[in-house]
Amino acid sequence: MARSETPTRPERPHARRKREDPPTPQPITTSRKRATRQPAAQPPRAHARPPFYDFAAFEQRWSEEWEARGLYRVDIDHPRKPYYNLMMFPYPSAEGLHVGNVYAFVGSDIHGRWMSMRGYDVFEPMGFDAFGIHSENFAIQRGEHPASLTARNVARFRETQLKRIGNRFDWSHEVNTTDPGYYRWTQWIFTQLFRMGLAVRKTGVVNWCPNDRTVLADEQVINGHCERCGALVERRALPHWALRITHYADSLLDNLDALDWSERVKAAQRNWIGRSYGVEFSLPVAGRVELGVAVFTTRPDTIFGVTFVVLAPEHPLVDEITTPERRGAIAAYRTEAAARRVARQQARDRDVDEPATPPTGVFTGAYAIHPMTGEQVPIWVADYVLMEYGTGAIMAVPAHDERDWAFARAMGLPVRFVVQPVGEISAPDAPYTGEGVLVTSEQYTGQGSREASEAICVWFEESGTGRRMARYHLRDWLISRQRYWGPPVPIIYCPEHGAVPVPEDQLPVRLPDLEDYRPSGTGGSPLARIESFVNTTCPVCGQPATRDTDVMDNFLDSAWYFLRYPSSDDDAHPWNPERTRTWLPVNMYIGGAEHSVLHLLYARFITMAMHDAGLLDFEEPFTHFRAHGIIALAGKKISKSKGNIVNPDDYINTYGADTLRLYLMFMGPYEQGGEFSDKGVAGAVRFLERVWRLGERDLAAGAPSRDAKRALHQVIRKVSDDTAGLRYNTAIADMMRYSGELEERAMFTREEMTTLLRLMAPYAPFISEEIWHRVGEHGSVHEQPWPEVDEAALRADTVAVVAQVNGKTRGVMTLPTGATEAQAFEAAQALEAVRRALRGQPPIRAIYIPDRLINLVTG
RNA sequence: GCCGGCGUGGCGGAAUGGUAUACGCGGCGGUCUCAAAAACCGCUGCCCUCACGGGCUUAAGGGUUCGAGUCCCUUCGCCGGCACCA
Repeated sequence: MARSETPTRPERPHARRKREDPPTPQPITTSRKRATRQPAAQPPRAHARPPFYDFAAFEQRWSEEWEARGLYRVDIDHPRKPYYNLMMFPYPSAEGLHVGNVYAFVGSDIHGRWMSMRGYDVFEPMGFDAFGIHSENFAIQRGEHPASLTARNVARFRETQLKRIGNRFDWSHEVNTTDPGYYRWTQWIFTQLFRMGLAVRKTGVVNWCPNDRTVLADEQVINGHCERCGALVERRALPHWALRITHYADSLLDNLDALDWSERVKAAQRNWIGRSYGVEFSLPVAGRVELGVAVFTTRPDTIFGVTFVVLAPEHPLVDEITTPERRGAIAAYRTEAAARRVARQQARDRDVDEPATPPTGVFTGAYAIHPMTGEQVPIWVADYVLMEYGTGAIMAVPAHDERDWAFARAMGLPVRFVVQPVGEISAPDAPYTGEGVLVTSEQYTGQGSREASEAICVWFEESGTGRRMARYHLRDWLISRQRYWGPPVPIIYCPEHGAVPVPEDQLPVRLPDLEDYRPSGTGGSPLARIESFVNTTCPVCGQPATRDTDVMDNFLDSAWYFLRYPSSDDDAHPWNPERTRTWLPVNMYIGGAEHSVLHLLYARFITMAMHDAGLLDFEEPFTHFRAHGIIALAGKKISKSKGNIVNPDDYINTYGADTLRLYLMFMGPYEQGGEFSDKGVAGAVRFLERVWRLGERDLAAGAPSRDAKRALHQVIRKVSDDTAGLRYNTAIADMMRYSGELEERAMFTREEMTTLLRLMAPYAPFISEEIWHRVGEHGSVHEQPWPEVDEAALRADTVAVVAQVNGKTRGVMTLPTGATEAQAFEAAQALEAVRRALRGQPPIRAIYIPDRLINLVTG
């Protein structure tokens, strides 16, 4: 949302996990890539001629008329058939809405308009994700306060851009995350999470962005870089608040199966949550039985192949077990490993393929006792084991793991094969990482990998020395930000009562109006400098206390905004229970795939937590989600840093909003995106002009002819199906084709004209309405029912049947509908081309698909 | 390496296992014009042929089928997600 790349964030079109895009060219950027200075934007490149009709006049007129009539305002309390059509609200940047936003919003609006014509009360709200570091940094650069800057950007977005693109927004439910009436509830949600034990105070190593001078969540670090500015993230120990999203790891993963979401987004979430099942157990340290090395493995079947144990360099046990004579070597290695970690990250930044460096490590001098064999195996320290994953230590099985193999080879450690591939001899000079049959594994010898894994897990459980468990890639969501432009963390620290949430009746904790709101860079936030803010009293005992001085991650703002829209005017609840029952969960959510593991994951988490708090009666906020595609220009993603921004205003001014809508949707499949070429705009102009001219012709009264009616219902069928499936490009293609067909006729009826206008209404709302009235119709075209397909009208007397010989098409015949095989056979053989292809050979077989084709096979 | 998706004219892209290249852009030719633009009409995958006609073509190779862009296998390439994940 705020952070969105394609749809809402100009500087990084998509690919949130890819560092390729240089950071926004802000002066304070310390980024690793040259901030390619580009001309701000390319001039409007008007290759096509503007339409001949006066779009500016009627687009303005209809906007006003619709607003005056409240055409898009739903009856929020008493809808007959509620349908919540949601799109990702934008972050109001200084650059303005860009064409990627318009692409996202128009595609979603077509869906909403279509559902509305099908009789639903469609709620299509819009709002602004206006808190965040981006606004704050821009404000710093301009020397202006973020509040005034944000207010101006919001006004520009709403009045000069969003209101002109032709969407059926219900502005009476606008939300703005910087409004105290909104962030009051963001803070309230935090206090609920605190009471549930889902918001916890931690001190530990965190991701620190030196450029933005704040900590970041795991999801906001892309290959070691700040998701926002691209600076290399450092590791620092800082106290912070974390939301325990990991508590919901299983639900977040398992619920995905039942959600109707774009597959690529579900796949990304599965990868990110990254669950793996295994067993965790402890290996006692020889001679120090009070100590144990906890390890996690997904392959218990390889346990008899353990020949050594490895600890991560930062592992706390290292100091305890290292023998005195090994201490020097270990200390040196730890220093070296830390340096290598940084160097490796920098190599990745330069997109240099890391040379396959030989593994490194040092022996601790200590030994661990194998829990099943009692054998002693050496304990090493090596940096191929990561402190961040699992227990920070591993049981090494060089025979059956690539990395352990490489390490054993380099260090001269023994290798013991205990799993054999079925039906073949394993190569003795390479690890075998697949499953197979166990050998030299005591009582498990002869069992298959699966069976043995299960039995070994049971052994651990029964002996009380280990337990089955799942490990996840997902980490808790760190939400403290040492910045200014966000909702303050609603916590008060009392010497006696510790961290106390601010009581509900004292919310919001208002963000004070600061003159100097720049981040300090010391790990403290700007709010810490304001004594009147910091000093307060404990809500429990009334004694002097201090406030938390951080603000919350602005992804928390957007993690619940969809709950607020229907209740935006309710001051007593974050979401009105009655309205929430009526409108939620969201029926259709359309947005960018770059939010797969950011906004979309956070929103699911908050919804689950509020469900567990008894505050919502559903677990999943979005039953249907569709990821739209990306717009490219000359083969490159549209991105501010590439200097190829396309400004939608220019196109709306020159060609009208309908033309831009049509063109954008015609570029390619909506879920795939496409190539923006403003030469292509001419096609949209010509199409709309053609329909305009059709509207100026004399319309015949009465019903269309049978053939005309069939053609009409064919286009209804095609446009209906394609609109339903978000295949807007092919729906438009068929309307273009049909309008050309009408144009060639000497005469067509009112029914045909008005039906075409109804089909076009979701796509080109202004011109459809204008022509609707010009041909003398009443009411709004947008209040008309969507045309129904008349199946009977689709049936024809004759049909084109293809004649093939041995699978090759040799001709086309016109046959009566439902012709028999004998008729088709005879007709096919009468064709000159068929006779030639048969070369006098009689067909030995015929495949007949009625009304489709006949294939004569000579054998 | 694992996971998700994709590969079709000069370009964006169409095709429930059944006439591949719809629709649009661009290009070429024509009409109109003193001329140009716009508009309108026609042609436009590749090869052979004056023509009639024929052959080939959906990244490459194989398979299933009467028939494959579509289904299956192998390989290559592109986009996206994850990644010393134990």
